[in-house]
Amino acid sequence: MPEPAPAPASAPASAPDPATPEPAGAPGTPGERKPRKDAVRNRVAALAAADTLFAASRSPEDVTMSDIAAEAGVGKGTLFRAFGDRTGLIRALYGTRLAPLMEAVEHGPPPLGPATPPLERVPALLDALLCFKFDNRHLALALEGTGADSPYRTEHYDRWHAMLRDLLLRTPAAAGSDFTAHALLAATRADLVEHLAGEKHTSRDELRSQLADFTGRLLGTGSHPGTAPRE
Amino acid sequence: MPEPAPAPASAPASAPDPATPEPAGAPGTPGERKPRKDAVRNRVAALAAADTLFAASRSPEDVTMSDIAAEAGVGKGTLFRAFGDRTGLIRALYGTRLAPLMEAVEHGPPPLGPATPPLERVPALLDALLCFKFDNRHLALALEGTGADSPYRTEHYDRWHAMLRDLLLRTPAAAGSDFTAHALLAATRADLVEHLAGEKHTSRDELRSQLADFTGRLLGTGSHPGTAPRE
DNA sequence: GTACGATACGGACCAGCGGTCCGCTTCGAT
DNA sequence: ATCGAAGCGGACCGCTGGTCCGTATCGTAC
Repeated sequence: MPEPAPAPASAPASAPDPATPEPAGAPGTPGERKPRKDAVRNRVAALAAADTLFAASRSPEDVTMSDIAAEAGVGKGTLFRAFGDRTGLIRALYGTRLAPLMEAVEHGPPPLGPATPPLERVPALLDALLCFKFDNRHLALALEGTGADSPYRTEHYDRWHAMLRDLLLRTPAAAGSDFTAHALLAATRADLVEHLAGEKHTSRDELRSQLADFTGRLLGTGSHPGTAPRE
Repeated sequence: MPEPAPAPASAPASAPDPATPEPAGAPGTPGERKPRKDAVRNRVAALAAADTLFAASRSPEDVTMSDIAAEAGVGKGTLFRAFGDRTGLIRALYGTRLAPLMEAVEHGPPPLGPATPPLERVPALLDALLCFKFDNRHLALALEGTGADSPYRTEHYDRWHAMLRDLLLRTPAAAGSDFTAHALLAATRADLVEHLAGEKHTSRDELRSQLADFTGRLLGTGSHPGTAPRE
């Protein structure tokens, strides 16, 4: 079993990478003006501050925009200019953190990359996603708590869903792939992870093994009597 | 297949039943004082008003406490006196609506009642729950959107989870029942239902059949080749 | 029917949130 | 060195959930 994430747990990281300044377009698009240096610096500072505060807070809801602005050493207006609104900031932050995983999934080597056969890739993807959600609970929680049906309004969700659905279609149990994909993703919802990890003190590896067992049973894999991980 | 709910869809109901006045205790508890008549009346009015407004609103978030108070014809203070806070009101409302189903599940006849064998009861419970969430999306959405990991802080969730877990334990695929129960419940999350029903225009029966298929596959039931519902 | 304590009412009120605005500063191309 | 434009930041706004307390209503004892 691979180790998709060594468990950074909560590392705010001094500088969350230069972060593509959102409206950048492909290099060569002439209509795009490159953002000013201080704008980029502030943007990065804001993301780092937000990450820190979310990680430190008990609930994402009690991190206010003013808090973030203060922590980042910028004005509140700057935050809203850079990200539009609170949701925009959280999305940007989440996206930044998720980027490496997305890269590994879309262009990397097996078992996450596209070259992996479906029956192997589906569990790998879910495991990786679970690890990410576990290690970045504070962010995922913040993101999923932004609006009404917030999780499903994310661009990322559609990507994951489409990928899973397509993979499932190339699988013995292809019927109902669309819903199945949704259901599998629902099993990695941030608040569920938080509930199990935080409230009921389930360890990271227990969680992974349980999810693996679950997907295995769905796919027809994994139910090897004898190898079955104990409850 | 049973019809656990004929699809009231959104019926505010002129009077959502006398609603047990919360602090009632068993009749005979002497320390409990019975609430005043007007208090009960207002409580009912508030629940009805809230139901109406949530049903009418596009998102639960834009129904304010003042709105509810106005609709119910009472003062805002009364609302908070009766329910503590916004979450309390929503929980009370949700509980009221859910009560009949809970009754049918805990003391009713098969296929929902306790006399049903596990392999048959699990799908029945999930189907009933899905129907409830579908028909009361506005409420479920409001409830699940109240706090950080709100769905898991409900007393009802624990009941459902415990029931499902115990049933699964008496099933061939007993391993990991705890997580499996969580995962199955996650597949009926209100915002997922709303996403599929509202955004992607999935019909009630499609949803039911998809969920049934999903649980069937998990339980080893239902995968009868030939009977498999098409995608 | 009346009197009276307890209970509930209700809307003015408050603190704190996300979000806006605009005079002033800073950047960077010329 | 100059100057237009881009960015800054914190005072400010509307609105929300939640509190408070003088007043009206209930239910009981007589």
